[in-house]
Amino acid sequence: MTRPRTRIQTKNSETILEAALEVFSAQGFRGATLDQIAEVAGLSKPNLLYYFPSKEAMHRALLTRMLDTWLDPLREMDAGGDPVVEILGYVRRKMELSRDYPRESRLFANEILQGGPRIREAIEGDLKALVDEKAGVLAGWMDEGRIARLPPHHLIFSVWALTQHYADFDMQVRAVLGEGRDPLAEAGAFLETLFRKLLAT
Amino acid sequence: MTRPRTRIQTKNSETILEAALEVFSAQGFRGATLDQIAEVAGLSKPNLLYYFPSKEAMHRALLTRMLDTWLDPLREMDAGGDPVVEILGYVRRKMELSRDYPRESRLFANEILQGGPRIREAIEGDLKALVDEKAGVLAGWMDEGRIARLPPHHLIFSVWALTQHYADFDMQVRAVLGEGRDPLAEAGAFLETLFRKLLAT
DNA sequence: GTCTATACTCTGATAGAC
DNA sequence: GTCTATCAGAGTATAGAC
Repeated sequence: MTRPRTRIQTKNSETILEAALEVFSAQGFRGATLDQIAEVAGLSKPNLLYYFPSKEAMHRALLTRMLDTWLDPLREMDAGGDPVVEILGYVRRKMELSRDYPRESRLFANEILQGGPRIREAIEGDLKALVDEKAGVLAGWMDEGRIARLPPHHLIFSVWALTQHYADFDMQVRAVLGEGRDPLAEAGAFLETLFRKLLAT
Repeated sequence: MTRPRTRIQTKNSETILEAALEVFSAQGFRGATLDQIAEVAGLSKPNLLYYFPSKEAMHRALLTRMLDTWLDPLREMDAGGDPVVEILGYVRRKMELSRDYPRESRLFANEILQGGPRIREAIEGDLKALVDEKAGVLAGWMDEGRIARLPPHHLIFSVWALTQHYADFDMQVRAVLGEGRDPLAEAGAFLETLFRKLLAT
C-alpha cells in the first residue's frame, strides 16, 4: 500500500499523510481533493500517487494508524487500580487527545457519521473487543460497590461523547462561549467534577 | 430561493428537501450529488434546479429550517419551573429529537465538523443568544442553591454532547453494543440518572 | 523519483423542445 | 413544469519524458 523502504520514501510518506490528515479532517473524504493535499504537502499530484496507489489508500492509512492511538487511553485503564482514579485518568487522557489531536478526532467523526464505510470492521472487531473487556472491569467495580451502578457501555460512551464534543464541535463551542476563554481547560475541570459526582456511591 | 407558490410547487419543494436531507445527512455536502438526490426524489436533475437555484441553496434551506426545531427543546426550559424537572425535561426532549430526527442531527454535525461555512452566522447569532439567556437561568438556579454549582455553558454542552452522540455516532454505538438491544431507550434512562446525580446539591 | 501533460469520468448547471 | 441533451469545470489517475 505505502512504500516505506528507504529513508526518503519514509519521509515523503509521512509528509503526505500529514498533509492528507490536515485536508481530510477539515473537508471530509469527498470534500478533500488531491490538489489540496499536494499543495499542503508541497509535492506534485502525481508524486502523491507514486507513494499511495489512490486517494482512498491515503485515507485508509490514516484511519488505521490513528485507531491504535485512539484506543490507548482506554487500554491503560487498570483493573487493579483504584476505580475513581482509573476512570478519571481515562477521562483526562481522552481529553488530552481531543486537545492534542483534534484533526484525528474529526477524521474519525467524519467517518463514523457517514456509516464508517472504510473502518467498520475495525469498529466491530478490535474496538468492540476492547470496550467489552473494559466494560467488564467497570461492572466488577460496580459489583464490589466501589463505584455507582451504571450501564458500563453507556458510561464509556459518555466519556467519548463529552471529550470528543470539544474537538469535533470546537467551532460551535468557541462561537457560543465567545472570545477570551479557554474551552478545553474549562472542559477538563468540568468533566472531572461531572464524573466524580456520577461515580459516587 | 425556493418557489413555494402553488400547491404543486410546495409539494415538489417538500419532496426535494426530504430527498436532499436523506442524501446530505448520509454523505455530507460535498459527498452528496444532485443525481442521488434526484433519484431519491423521483425527479429529474434539471427539475431539482427549477425549484432551487443551486445545490447549495437546497443545503441552506435545510439548515435554516432545522435550526429552529433544533433550538425548541432549550427554548421550552422555563425559568419559573422546578430546576431539576426543567433540565431533565430538556434532556428528554433533546433525546427525542435524536431518536426522531437523526438525519437532521447528522446534517448539522457534518456542517459544524467542517467549520460551519454555511451556518456560522446563525451559530454566532440566534444560537449563542439563546444559550446565553438560558445559561443565565441556570446560573440563577445555582445562586439560589437549587441545583449544584457548575459552569452553565458547559452544562448545556454536556446535554448536546450526550444526546447527539446517540444520533451522530449511531453506527458505532450499535456496533459496540451488538445485536438485540435498544440503544436509544437505554440512553434515555442512563442520561436521566446521570443528570439527576450531576445536579444534586 | 519527480515532473508536465493529458486521458477520462463525474458533476453542477444550462439550453431548448414539448 | 418537466424532460432530453449537453456544456464547462473539476477531479482522479496514468503516460511518458527527464
